[in-house]
Amino acid sequence: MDMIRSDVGSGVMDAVNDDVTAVEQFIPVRSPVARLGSAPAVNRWPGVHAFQVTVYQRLGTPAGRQPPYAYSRAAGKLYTDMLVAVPFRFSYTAVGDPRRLEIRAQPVYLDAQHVQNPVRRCPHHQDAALMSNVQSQHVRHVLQTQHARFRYDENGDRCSVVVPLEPLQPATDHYEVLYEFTCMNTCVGGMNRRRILALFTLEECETGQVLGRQTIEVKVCKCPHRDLKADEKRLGLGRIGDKPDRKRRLTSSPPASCEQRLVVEVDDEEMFRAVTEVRDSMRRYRRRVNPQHGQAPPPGRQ
Amino acid sequence: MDMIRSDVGSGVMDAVNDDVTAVEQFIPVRSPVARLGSAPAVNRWPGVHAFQVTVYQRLGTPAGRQPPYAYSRAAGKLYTDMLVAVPFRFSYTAVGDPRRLEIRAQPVYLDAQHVQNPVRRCPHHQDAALMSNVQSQHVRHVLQTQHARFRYDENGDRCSVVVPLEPLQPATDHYEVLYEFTCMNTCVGGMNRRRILALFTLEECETGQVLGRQTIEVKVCKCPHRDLKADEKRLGLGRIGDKPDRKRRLTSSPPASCEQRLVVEVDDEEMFRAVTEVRDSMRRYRRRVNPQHGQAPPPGRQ
DNA sequence: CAGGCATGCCTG
DNA sequence: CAGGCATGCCTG
Ligand SMILES: [Zn+2]
Ligand SMILES: [Zn+2]
Repeated sequence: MDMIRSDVGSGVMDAVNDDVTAVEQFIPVRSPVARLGSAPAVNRWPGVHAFQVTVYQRLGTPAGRQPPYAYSRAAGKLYTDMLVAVPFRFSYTAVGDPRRLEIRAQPVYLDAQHVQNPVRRCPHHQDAALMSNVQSQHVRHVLQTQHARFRYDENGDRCSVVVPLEPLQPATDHYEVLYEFTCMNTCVGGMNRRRILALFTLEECETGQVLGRQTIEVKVCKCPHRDLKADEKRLGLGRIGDKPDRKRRLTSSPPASCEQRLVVEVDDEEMFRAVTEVRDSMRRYRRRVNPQHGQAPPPGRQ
Repeated sequence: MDMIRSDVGSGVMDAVNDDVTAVEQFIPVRSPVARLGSAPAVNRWPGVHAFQVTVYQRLGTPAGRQPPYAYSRAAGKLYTDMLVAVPFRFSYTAVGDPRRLEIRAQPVYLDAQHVQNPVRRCPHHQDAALMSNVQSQHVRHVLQTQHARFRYDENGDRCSVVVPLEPLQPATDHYEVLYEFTCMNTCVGGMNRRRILALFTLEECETGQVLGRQTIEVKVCKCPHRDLKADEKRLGLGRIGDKPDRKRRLTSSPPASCEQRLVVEVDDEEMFRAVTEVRDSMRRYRRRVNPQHGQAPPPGRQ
């Protein structure tokens, strides 16, 4: 018999903090790696080109069935199943030659204590993608695009994907790009139930200078419509800017209730969009910087 | 800009059947790998040495708190959290010099349609174990031991761990070995909610001949006591040896009730395996291409 | 697709 | 540790 002797046993062998990725687990707090993974700015900022983004909500599909994603305009939050092509629509003004600009998209953790960690794909879905003989180029990317032209970036572990701006199609006021998410928010060893933002930056190709920045919270889950409704319910008739009163955990943007509200009158759709965008942006920002206003730190429910 | 052109997009890129491991997913039905993963016998058989196994249930711990595992003798089912050292107790008679025998332990899928797949550790916990600088020897093993002497085997992907028999301690009638499980039954990309058995074989060191065989069903979960109670409740006042009769899903393996079923007669074990492989493969294929086909074997609750 | 369960994990 | 929620997924 060729046994191994051991007085220690293997008890301690892999006690792991399941709050985080196996990788994150072993990055010393102030190591160079941690520095690499510094947090990108996420404040919304239309900039001189009035850069905006929203999710296009397809009305009923042919078969009358709901699309596998749902968007809450009030909360600025997308709910989608994974591997679903979701149409994002960008708007911008006065860009001159659009070809000098591009849009970078990347997932970012929403909560302050995770925002400095790059959003990594979970080991299971990486494996699955690798096995499925497809190009292994994007395997590590949680946020991918189905756009015709694209470029995947991996700055350290901070993955992003870039698409070029194009001249708008005639008679359109937006530029549509399909993105899909390749992990669930719940993926163990990946996002691990942490909330994320999709961060979009309008950048100058040559210099990389950021000319505008927008975000949309994303929840990648199996029942987008259920979860959207659940969030709305949870938020009850929450007052504007009020904190969600979850008994457990969770954030989400409180939709406005209709009585006793301060309102801003707008003139048309476009204006409505712009205004709500700003409002929602502010709401989110507040929730982020003000602990009172929402979530607590680590994982938790979303 | 260094964009890539693609008319295809990445939509199909990693559509994956989440029913199974990424690895299992891409094993051609009749590949050598699939053959390697043939199913071990699991029928209980005390043999000439009256080989038996049970789980020792420690009474209340010092602090009066429950141990992180629970054992249902009636169901022959262990409920345990992962990474918990569970005391298994073996009994046997008339072995002569015990040093000529050893006990092999391995996890095996309980359900017929998975039994031929080796139980693999999930990618997340493999990663976690690798990162935690510990010996990488056991990283792939779901079933590990804390016994002083041990030997890890990887026959293809069929992992097992062997401990030598020893002379019984004076005044004892059992041989206690601590085992621990390093993945949850729910681990995605691993057991993936499939039920497992811990299979113990009493073997002759020299020849490898099996002299006895016992099994205990194991559920590795976060709330062993809750889940044990839930099973008992589900079973009503369950008969001995009965397994949980869930209203939802769970076992599958239709016991040979040959009434009104189309059956394919086969001649032997090997043929049985080959045929079920093909059938299951077809079921999976149909579910993939035809969402209607919700039914069929795979995971299920336990 | 709605209803509902199983189960990891968060809250007291 | 008990209570209970969130969420993937199974059943009609
Ligand atoms: Zn994933
Ligand atoms: Zn695992």
